[in-house]
Amino acid sequence: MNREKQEAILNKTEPAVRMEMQTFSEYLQKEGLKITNQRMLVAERIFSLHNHFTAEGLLEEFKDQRDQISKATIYRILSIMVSAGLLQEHNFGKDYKYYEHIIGHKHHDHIICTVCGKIVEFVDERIEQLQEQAAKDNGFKITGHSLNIYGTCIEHSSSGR
Amino acid sequence: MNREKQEAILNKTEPAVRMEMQTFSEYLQKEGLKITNQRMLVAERIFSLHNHFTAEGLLEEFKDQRDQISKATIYRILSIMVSAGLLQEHNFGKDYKYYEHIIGHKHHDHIICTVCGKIVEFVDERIEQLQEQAAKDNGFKITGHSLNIYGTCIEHSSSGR
DNA sequence: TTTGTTGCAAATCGTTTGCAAGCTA
DNA sequence: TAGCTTGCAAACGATTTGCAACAAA
Repeated sequence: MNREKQEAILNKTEPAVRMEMQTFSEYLQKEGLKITNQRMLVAERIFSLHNHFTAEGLLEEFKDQRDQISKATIYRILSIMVSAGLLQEHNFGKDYKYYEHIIGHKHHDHIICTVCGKIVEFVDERIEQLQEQAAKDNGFKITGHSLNIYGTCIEHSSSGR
Repeated sequence: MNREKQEAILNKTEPAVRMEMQTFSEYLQKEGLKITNQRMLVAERIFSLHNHFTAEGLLEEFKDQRDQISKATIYRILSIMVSAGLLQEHNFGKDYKYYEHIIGHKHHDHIICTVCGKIVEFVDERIEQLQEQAAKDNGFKITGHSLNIYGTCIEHSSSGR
C-alpha cells in the first residue's frame, strides 16, 4: 500500500484507533508480513468496533463499500490479529466464533442473554482470584480462562409462566 | 427392541448405570419416542464413561463392535439426551463439542491443559455465589454458565523457558 | 525483482437432514 | 398396521486452502 492511501486511512480515524493500527503495523513488519490496503481497512474497522462481532458480521460491514474485501481475506486477517494478541476469540456456544479487540479493553467475563443475544461484560476481582487459586490447587499454571454466564436479561425474563 | 435384548443389555451393566438408563427410557416413553436397540446401547456406553467425550470418540467405541451404530444415529441420540437433561454439552474452544453425562455428577467447572488436553473438574462455591451476584447486578436471571480455565498441567509446565 | 497477499472457487470438517427400508408399540 | 428410527449419502455452514493474478518492499 502506498503512503498516500495509508495516510488517507489514518487521517480519518480517531487517535485511539490510530495507535492501535500502529501497533498492528509494527507487528506485521516485525513478522515480515506486508502492510496492505485490506489489512489496514479491516484493522481500522475492528478497532473502531466497541462490541463483539463475528467474521460474517465484519464481512457484512464491507458489503456495500467501494473497498470490498473477500471472505477468505477477512478470515486470514482475523487469524493474524489473534496471533498478534490484538484480538480475542470467544466461543459463546454458537457454531461460529465471536471476536473483540483487546487493546484498551481490559480482561472481563461475559453474561449472555440466551433470548436476544445481548452480551454484558463484567469483572469480579474476587472471582479472578479464586480461579487463580483453583488452578494452583490442581497443579495448573493458568494461561487464560473463559467465564460465560448464560441467562435472560431483564427484557426477556418473563416473570410469569 | 424386544424385552430379551433389553434385559441382556441391562443385566451386564452396573446398578448405577442401570438406573440412569431407566431414567432415559422413561424420558423416551414420556416423549412418545421409542426404546430402540441403538438408543440403549449408546446410553449404556455413555453412562459408563466417567469422563468427557466427543461424538467422534463415542462413534469410535462402536467401531469394532458387532453392533455398529451410524454416525447420524450417534448425533441424534446425543441430541435427545441433551434435551432430556441427561447430558451436558461443552465448548472447550475446539471446533467440536465435548459431552459428559450429568446424573450422579454434580455441577462443576473445568481446568483444561492446553498441551495434553487433560481435563480436571473443580467447584468453588464462592465462585458460584459471586457469579449469581454478578448476574443479578446486571439484571440477568441465570440459566447456566460455563467456566473454563486454560493452562498447563504439572507435567507440561516447563519451568524453564 | 522477489516474496507475500488477494480473490475465487473448491475443499474441509463437524454436524444435520432427506429418504427408503426397518423396527417398535 | 401406524409412526418413529435407522443408515446412507447428500447437504450444510463456518472456516480453510490451492492457485494464478497482483501488490508491497
